Amino acid sequence: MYPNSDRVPAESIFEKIRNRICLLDYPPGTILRESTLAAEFGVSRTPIRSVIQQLAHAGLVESKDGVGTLVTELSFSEIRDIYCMRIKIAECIGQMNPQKIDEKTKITAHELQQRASLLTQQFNIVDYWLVNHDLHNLIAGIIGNSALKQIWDHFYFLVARIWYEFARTDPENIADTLLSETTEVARALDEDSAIALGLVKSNYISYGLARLEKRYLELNPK
Amino acid sequence: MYPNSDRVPAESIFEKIRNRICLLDYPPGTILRESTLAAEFGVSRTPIRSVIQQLAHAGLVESKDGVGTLVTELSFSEIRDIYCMRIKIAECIGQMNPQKIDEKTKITAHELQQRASLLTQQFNIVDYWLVNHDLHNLIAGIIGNSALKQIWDHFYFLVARIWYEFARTDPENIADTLLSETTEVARALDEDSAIALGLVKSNYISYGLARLEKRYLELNPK
DNA sequence: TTAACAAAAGGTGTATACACCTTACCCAAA
DNA sequence: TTTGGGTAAGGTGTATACACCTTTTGTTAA
Repeated sequence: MYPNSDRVPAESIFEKIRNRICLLDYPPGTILRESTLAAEFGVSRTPIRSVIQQLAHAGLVESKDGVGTLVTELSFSEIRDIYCMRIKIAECIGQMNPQKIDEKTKITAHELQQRASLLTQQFNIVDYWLVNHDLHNLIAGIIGNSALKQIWDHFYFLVARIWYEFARTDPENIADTLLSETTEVARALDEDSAIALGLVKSNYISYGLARLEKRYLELNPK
Repeated sequence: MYPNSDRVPAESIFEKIRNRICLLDYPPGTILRESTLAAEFGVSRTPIRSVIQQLAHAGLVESKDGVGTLVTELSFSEIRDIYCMRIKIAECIGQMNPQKIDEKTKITAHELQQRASLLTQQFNIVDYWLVNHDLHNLIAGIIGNSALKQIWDHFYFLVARIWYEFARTDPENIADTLLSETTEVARALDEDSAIALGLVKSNYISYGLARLEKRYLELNPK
């Protein structure tokens, strides 16, 4: 905030903690302590509280007076709700005044495809996260509707950590799916079709939901 | 937050200030001062800053260091983006696992219809707001998908103030439209059709967008 | 007369002390 | 032994003093 000082910007702290939650360094149920975080980042509790409020608004944590700040645990019901919305929202990407698809975007998409290909040969959870994240940003860059972009980001970060949990149990399957997805995304972009891009995304989100439902039923047999 | 004390709850302050923004007591461009608000509500700047952060997340204000907190001014482009999304989102209401429509809801809908009818005879801007607000809450209560409900609320409060501006220039037209809308909402509910409800809302949001576009072109002739 | 710079006023951002709440532990009584 | 209450420890919520930034205004030099 003050570029002439040595302070760690609040925004940077926000992203770091958000990444930790998404990467399950702070798994659901973890209690975050303002004083601890303040000490770690070399600031007072005040900016940390500000960051925690942002995280709370993003639905990633929940503060309880006298207790602490808990990393939220999404119920399957909530996850399904979010996924249903994401499926719908993804369809909107191509319909809502998308940005022009430039050459640089296409090149990036093919790079992502290659990176995904490497992951199928040797899986690495951090790289998996990075590819997923870059893919998200790539698509977010195509979105022309500012309101759509906002909720696209919002829901992405809200459920991003679920993949992580999944990646640990079934890495090969996850890597293969990511390769397919990046391949189809690259194809849609090569065809200059934002409509196709949205449908591809919608499609793969629904695959994700199906997989989550399957696993949920396995873990919670009636 | 502390029920045993006399403090004004932060949530209450948030809603009060949000209402002032929606009701144009704080028109776009207004500069809010933390100290002033703190004095008014009898609290320190700290909880006020918390409320302002919430408002900033809601897209209603924007803080600038060394200057103040400005009430945001939505560009027509942003408004159009939000309306396009709301049209799509409204369609989802009936599709996404809606709540069962109970008798109480139907009764409330008919009460809203009557209140809207009174407004066509004698327009009153505050009552207009209240009917609109209650209508919004009524519909939000039908929504079964938690994620959908969140963004439904979010976008509603983000653009609610636009109606206010409109109501001042063309009250009769606005009141007639509200009566039509409440009538059709009541009908959809009587038929126990959440699908119809969503389509009615979607329809009236698109009317709203058309009206906004018309006025924008009048004010900004090319 | 005008332009540029400096200083002061008043804002938000941050650090810190304190108030209140929750939890856990300990001790006493049944 | 068990159960109840009281107390202490440690958390978040709040109040307040201070640091830094922006804006405005006044003064000085060209």
